[in-house]
Amino acid sequence: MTSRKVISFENIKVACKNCSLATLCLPMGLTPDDVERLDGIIKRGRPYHRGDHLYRGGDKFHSLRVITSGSVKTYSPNEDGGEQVLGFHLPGELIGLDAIQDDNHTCSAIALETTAVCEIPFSQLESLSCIMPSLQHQMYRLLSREIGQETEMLTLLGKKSAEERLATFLLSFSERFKQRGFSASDFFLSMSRHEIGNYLGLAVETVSRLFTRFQDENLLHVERKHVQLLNIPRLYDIVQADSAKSSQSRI
Amino acid sequence: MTSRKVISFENIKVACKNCSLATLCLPMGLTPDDVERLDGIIKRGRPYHRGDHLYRGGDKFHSLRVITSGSVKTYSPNEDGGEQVLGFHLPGELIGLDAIQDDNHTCSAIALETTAVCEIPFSQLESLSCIMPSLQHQMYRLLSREIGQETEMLTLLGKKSAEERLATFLLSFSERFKQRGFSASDFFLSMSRHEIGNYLGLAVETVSRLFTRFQDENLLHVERKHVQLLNIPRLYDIVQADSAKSSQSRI
DNA sequence: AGACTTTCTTGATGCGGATCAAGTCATTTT
DNA sequence: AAAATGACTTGATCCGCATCAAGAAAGTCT
Repeated sequence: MTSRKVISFENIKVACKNCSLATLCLPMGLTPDDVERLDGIIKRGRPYHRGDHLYRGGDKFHSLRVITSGSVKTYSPNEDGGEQVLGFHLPGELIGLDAIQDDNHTCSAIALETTAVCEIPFSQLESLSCIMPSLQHQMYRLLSREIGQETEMLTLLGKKSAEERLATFLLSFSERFKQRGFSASDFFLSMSRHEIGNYLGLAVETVSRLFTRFQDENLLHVERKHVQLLNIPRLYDIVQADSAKSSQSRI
Repeated sequence: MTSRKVISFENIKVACKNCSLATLCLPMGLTPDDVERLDGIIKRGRPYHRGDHLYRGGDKFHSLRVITSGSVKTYSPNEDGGEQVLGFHLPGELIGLDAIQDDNHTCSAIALETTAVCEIPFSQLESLSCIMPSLQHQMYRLLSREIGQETEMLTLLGKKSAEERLATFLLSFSERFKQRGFSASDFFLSMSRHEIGNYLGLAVETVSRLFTRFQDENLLHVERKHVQLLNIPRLYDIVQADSAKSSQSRI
């Protein structure tokens, strides 16, 4: 808020150029000078606690946000109080892209645990991207990547079996944790079974049964939120094999 | 291809400023001068015939395309020859946004009937958007809108019944035809039942049965590709009512 | 026109996963 | 520590839609 530059531990810590997430978020591919300018418009706020909303559907849109620690669930509330979980977001991931459209958030975002974010005021980002072609390019790529990811989700929800859905889900987390320097085979899921089910288009009970089944088959060990993948190749097989089976879609 | 400017009926006909689709595609919100410049980079090719590919997954990406007449199906081919239909696109709609990501098309696009398109070389569009903030803004909005639309599809595939899916599908076409100045209640669908089913995550037989059922209930009259909606409000009820029922997703 | 192919429809059957119901375990409250 | 609450699991049952099968209608080829 204040424009005076105060040297503090926090300011140093959160500068984009020192951020370990830079390769995942916007600064990717920018020159040091560019990063400096981008850094100038980014705001760091107080952390959110479990259950706090980062924004809600209908809120005025002003900033994109990059998760820097913790995790976030985005969901689209429908009329009746129900919801569709749209995604689970880890550090380095950008959320709010869907709100550019008409300056209002169309979905909601809620912290699944203690979570810190960088806020990027969109109008400033837009101005900056006008004078920084590489930033503009990066923005286009990010928006396009988001579209590609949702496309994969469409295939998952349209064609895949419950087993495949959960395997895909687990491998997605495995890969993303690995990218971030954590174990690909031993991690904690911050969301509930219910939220997983909602995301994957399955009932809670089905998710629970699948975890049990996967454990019985020695594919993983699970105890509440703690998951250890014991046979990652086999999980990839499940994702592949069943999608080969579902040739129902040949036209 | 040739750089000589030849005055021809075609050239006149297809200028952006005279295009009836301008309010649906990129020129929306641009000044006449801006439209002129945009017009300068747009290419119009020979029309595609039914079954022709506009591009295939894996093709090098160079241009976004706006449908100007006809209709196009986009789909994501999966390993085994099956496919997930991603969308059906009408005049004024922009396709190829998913390919910006890594300079390659991730999905394929095929003409469902005789179809004309404008090609917009992306690198030129990008340069232009650097010097035309309103174009840049429009691009961000379009990309964001695409994300929002896919989000709605996720809810459809994740939570809705077969009946709701088909009603949603029909109303989507009804609205889009209306926007384009055609009848909202009497139109031809250019895709097969199989393609509709694939898109909606349903078997062909289910789609066929639902058409029959809707007809029996006097919601519509259907004869092969020709659809007449007889009770649009009731179709909206179906979309709403069932989504109120499915409160399974409350967390 | 006749043969063939493809698309669509309709009926019969079966299965995957939802729903219902109850119990277990963990966490929070008092 | 006991009670209450919420998250997860497990079992029983049910239903929506996929699948299988066959026929009808439309489009294509010769």
